[in-house]
Formats: sequence, structure tokens, C-alpha cells
Amino acid sequence: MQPSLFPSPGVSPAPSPVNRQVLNASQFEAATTVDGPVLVIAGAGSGKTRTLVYRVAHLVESGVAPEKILLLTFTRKAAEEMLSRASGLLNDSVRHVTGGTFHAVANKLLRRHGAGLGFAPNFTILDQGDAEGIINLIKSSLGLGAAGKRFPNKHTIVAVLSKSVNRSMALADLLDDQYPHLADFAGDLRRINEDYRKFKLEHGLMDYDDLLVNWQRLLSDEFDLRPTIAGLFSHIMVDEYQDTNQIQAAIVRGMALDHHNVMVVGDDAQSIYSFRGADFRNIMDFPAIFPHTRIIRLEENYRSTQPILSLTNGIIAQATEKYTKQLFSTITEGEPPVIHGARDEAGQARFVVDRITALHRQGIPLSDIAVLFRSGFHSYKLELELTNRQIPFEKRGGLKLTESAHVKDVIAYLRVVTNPADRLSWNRILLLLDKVGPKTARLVLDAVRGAEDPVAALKAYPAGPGWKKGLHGLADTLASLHDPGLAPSGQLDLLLEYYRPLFERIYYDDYPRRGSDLEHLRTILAGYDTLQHFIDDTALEPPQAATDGTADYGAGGDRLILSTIHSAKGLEWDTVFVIHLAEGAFPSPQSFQPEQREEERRLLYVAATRAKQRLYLTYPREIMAVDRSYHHGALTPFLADLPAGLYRAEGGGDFAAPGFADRCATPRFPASASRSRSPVRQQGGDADGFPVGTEVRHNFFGQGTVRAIAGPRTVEVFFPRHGVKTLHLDYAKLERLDP
DNA sequence: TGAGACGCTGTTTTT
DNA sequence: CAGCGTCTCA
Repeated sequence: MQPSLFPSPGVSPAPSPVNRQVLNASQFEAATTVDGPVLVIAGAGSGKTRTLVYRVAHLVESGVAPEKILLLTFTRKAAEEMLSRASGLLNDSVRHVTGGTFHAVANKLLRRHGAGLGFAPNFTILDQGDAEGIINLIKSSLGLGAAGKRFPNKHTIVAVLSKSVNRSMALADLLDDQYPHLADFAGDLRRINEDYRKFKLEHGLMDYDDLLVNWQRLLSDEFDLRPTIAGLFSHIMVDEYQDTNQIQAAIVRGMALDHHNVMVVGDDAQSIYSFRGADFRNIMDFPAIFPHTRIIRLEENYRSTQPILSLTNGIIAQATEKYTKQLFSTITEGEPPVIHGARDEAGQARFVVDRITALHRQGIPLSDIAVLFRSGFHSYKLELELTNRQIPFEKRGGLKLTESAHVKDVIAYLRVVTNPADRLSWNRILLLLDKVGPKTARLVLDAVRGAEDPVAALKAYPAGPGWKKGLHGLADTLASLHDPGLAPSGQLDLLLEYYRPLFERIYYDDYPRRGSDLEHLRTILAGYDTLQHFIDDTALEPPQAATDGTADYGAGGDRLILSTIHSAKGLEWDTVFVIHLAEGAFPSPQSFQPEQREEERRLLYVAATRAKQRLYLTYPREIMAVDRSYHHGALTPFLADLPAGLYRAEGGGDFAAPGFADRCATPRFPASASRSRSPVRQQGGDADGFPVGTEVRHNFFGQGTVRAIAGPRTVEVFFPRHGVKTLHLDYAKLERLDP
């Protein structure tokens, strides 16, 4: 018998950052509590992953069957890593644990048990682009948004419909609350939603929300399946619980109802996904749903040095929500975080690359360094600089491989092979034929739909002389793809033979560039045993687009990581750069409501807490916009408001060099440097500059009237078209209209 | 009815 | 600057 991983706590409870095999007392308690509900409040870097890994191993070691354990994580990668580490601790039986995202597990369950809901096992998962495509079809079929008429675009419609699902709100209430300017469209949106629902059901399609909703339905009283589904697992763990929404919380409840053996782990200070319906209050509500919940706090940080933690504590301390944790580190020594103001974006890129080069020379591997940013496009300049200097990098977040038109084409062919009812994909591939437009495609589809053998029906269609050949070529190719002896990679090879000529005609101006994506696709497909799994993953775990030449440079080798902050969640690096921390870029200008701004603050907190040894926070002082005007960029208020002494200021010392303000194309506010700690901060204007009754203009809400002063820098404004909004003058671009 | 030119708009974050 | 939708011509 092997020695237990878990000697009694009395023997080895000592927290030791040196010997990381050992758990501290709280971690130990979390890892060894087998039965009953447990809520773990885990601060950043507090060893949460390690705790979960040990708990999985402990459950198995104490006799819980691995296939009875469910581990829900935020990404598939996280689940894979945890399970592989747990295997390392114990043995390979851990591999039978079910792990993955809510969406991936839902997919698995629904392919087995979705028949009762009216779904065949070969349903296709829609990504956001697919959903938008269908919405567009429906929109035009309903005659909405025809020329001259005002109607929300597909992107907005999908966002609204999805939010109403994920927030579990009626459409009317959501519009009222978040989109008052769309109130007039409520009726039409409801019609679109109803048609969308029917379309998906008829064509065997599920979007991301459906995966969750339908999992929840499996657990509802509507069907007799609850005991079966809930009986699949006896022990459930949920990571990143602060980023679950109400449906996910309901799923957890339904799955654990019979045994209450459920552990959720989260950190309310790191909740950054409310835009897709997440609500960190799920954490607070958990003990009410599961009585006698044991609450365990992990507050000791093993990741970062104390200087870095002091700064991140400072960032989160400014939040309006009061977070109870105050993290402390045992690593007291370390370099203070650096705030670097660069002259412009190019200067910022140079600074980052220079510093990385220097660190690399000191022996720090590139893969121990990450550059993080708010939005995908914030790294464009840096990517150029890295390419010039031949530094290999890998970009995470931002554009996905599957979002480019030519890759969507290829996937559409494969999708009709697995799901012949997928009308959206049929439509797409028919449109690729010369002389076939929307009208013809529709006629063909109507003839093919419902046919016993769609491919044969396709070939039998009385095509016009101009496109008969093309249609036959398509039908023959699809027929050959159905060969059961063919592996997915073989299917792709056959398909590409057919597609390449079309591809070169359609993308005649840049097909060489796009061609490398098709090669990339081949290597990805080689790793799959069934086409269905590949297609599922293109929606559930879309592969990143190859960045450029440098991507091949060190495949599997030492590469710098560039990532959006959202995609960096849960990860850590020795050295972290957070770039573009300029007012106007961070917080994102779209985030004007107070709760949204608070989430942006947490986002910066998440970014900064990724750093172990070194943290660099940079911003450009001058940003060139598309219209070639220069915009003055001050440091983000989240950092500018920090007490001095938490960081070292570089790049001139001041956060806004005098002189730049004069060149600012449109000064937003009269300079009032009086109150702010940093000398020349541009933003601001105190609330008393906007007395009650002042007419103001906001770049989104339009014209309005100040109704009340809510704080020293906060005003309440009534906008006739949007209602009353509370605006913080540090963030909202509020313009005073003189009578 | 399809193909192509032209003009407009708008750029978070992700399963 | 590109991706989308609209308009016009063949």
C-alpha cells in the first residue's frame, strides 16, 4: 500500500513556500473535506489550483470512484492540467474524472440525453458568428431592418437575446434596465427570438446559451431525467465560481441536490465576466442554497512578492464593493512594481521589447514573461516590434482561427457531413459556387431538405447550365467524405482538393496568406479521431489564429505570451507587463456605468496579480487615433489614484508631461489640477462644476440634465431617452452645454 | 438574380 | 481600415 498523501494535519500543517508539496491548514481542510457543501474563498495566488488537485487525488484515494467526480473549470486547459497533476500525485485512474467547462460537459450530456428535448445526438453547436448569421436571415425574412428603417444590428440583437437568457431576465425587463433606447423594438425582438428558437430546433442547432439552458432542463421536473443526470456524479467541484451565472448556479444546485457533496471555489474580487451574465453574488448565495456549508478562506499568497501584493491590495482597496480579504505574502523581498509612461504607442512597444530582451539576457525564459492588455488590438504595435526584433511570441485571446471566412468555409463543409440538417452551413457552401446567390441557394435547400439522402438530392437538382458542373463537384465531394473508413484528416485532404480552386478564386487577392491557415487546420485535425469532436471544439475551444511568421519559429519552444487579461485568468508568470493603461483605453470607454467600471478595476487587479517577481505597468502618453488626431493619454485613474510609494515611476516621473496637454486635439475638461495627487491629470472636474439643473451632453446618452450631486465627483443625470444615470466624472465624458 | 462597386460605421472581454 | 450592407449594372 502506498503511503498516504495526507498525513494528519497535526503532522505537517506548516505552510512552506519552499516545499510546495505541503498544504497549509486551510488548504488541507479544503482538500480533505470529502462530504457536504464547501465554499472556498480563494484569494489570488493562494494555492487554489494546488488545493483542487490534492482534493481530486484525495477523493479518489478515499474510495470515491473517479467516474463519479465532476470538476467544472473555466477552460478545458485548466481541467486538463489539474487532472494531469492529480494523476501524477496518485495514479492514472484519475483520468476517469470528468473535467471541463460547463459548456463542454453540457455538450457531452446532451448528445447522450438530448433526445427528450427534441435534439438528435448530432446537433451542431453555434458560435457567435453563426448565431449572428441566423439572426440576419430571420431579420430579413421578417422584413425588419430593410433599407431606410432603423433596427439594431445582428451583433446587438444576439447580445440582447443572450443576455436575457444568461441573466435569467425577461426581454422587456432587460431592455428596460440595460437598453432603454431599444424599448421600441421589444415586440420585434421577441418575434426574432421566437423564430430563432424554432430555427435552431428544426435544424439541430444549439448556441452556447442553449447548452446551459438545456442542461438545466434535463434537471427540471419537465422530464424524468433528473435522477439519471444527477446520479452521474457523487462529488462535484466548481472552480472560478465568481464567474458563473444564474443558470450555472441552478445546474450546480440540480446536480448536487441529492447528496450536497459540492465544493465551489472562487474570489469575488476577481469577477470579470458579468458581460456574459456572471454574478459574483452566486458566491454569497451558495451557503443559503446548501445549508451547513463549510466556509474556508485561503488568504496567504504564495505567488507574488510583497511589493507586488501591496500594489494589488491598493488597487482593490479602492473598489466600492468591500472585499474582506487582505492578502499577504511570505516573499517579503522584491522589486517594486514599475509604472512607465512612454511617449507614444511605439515608445511603449520599444520599452517593453527592450526590457524583455534585457531580462532574457539575464536568463529568464521568454515563456516566463507575459504581456497583458485590455483588448486584442492593443497589442498590434507590439506585435510589429516583436516581429521586427525576431522575438517569438504567442497571442491568446482576440481573433480566433475559426473567425476567418476561409476557415469558416471549410468547417461548413464538415458540418453538413456530420449534421445534414445544418441549414446555415448548407447555405454557406452553396453560396461559394459560381452563379449561385442567396435566391438559388434557397431553392436548392428547399429541394434538398428532408430528403432521405441529401447528397443524392443535391446531385439530382435541375441546375442551370452555368452552375451544374459546380453543383455536381460539390455533391461528389460530399459523397466521398462519407466514406466510413476515412479518418478526419483524410476527409480534410479530400475536401481541400475540392475547395482549393474555389478558395483561390474567391480570395484571389490574398489567398497565399490565408493558405497557411488551411495548413494549420490540417495539423489540428490530425489530432482528432472523429469529425464531431473536432467540430464541437471549433465552437467550444476555438484554436487561436496563427499570429504570423514568428508563430512557427519556436513551436513548442520558448515563446513570449501576449494575452488579453480575460484569457490570462488563473495563470501566472515570473514577469508581467500590463500595457495600454491609459485613460480612455482602460477602463474601456464602453464601460460607463458604475458597476461596469468596478469590473474594469477588478480586471486590472486580475492582471496585476498574475505577476510573481516583476510587474511593469505601462501607458502611452500620446495616442494617434484613426483620424490621425492625437489624443492625450493620461494614466488610468485606477493607478493614478494610488498612494505614492507603492510603485516606482519611470519615463519622466510625472504621469503626464506638461506640454502634451497643449497639443491635445480636444481637451475634454478645463484643466483643474487642484485635487489630484498626480500633478497634471487632465480628467476630472468636480461635481460642483455641474450644479443641479446644468444641461450636459454625454457621448452615448446624448443630452441630459443634472438631477442631483451624488458625491464629490459623481452626479446623477437625467437623459430623456435613457432615464437617470449615475456618472462618475473621472470616467464619464460629460460636456457642459452653456445655455 | 448574381457580382461587384461604393459608402458607412464602429472597435471589449468569451463559452 | 475593414467588414458590412446597400445600390447598380450585366
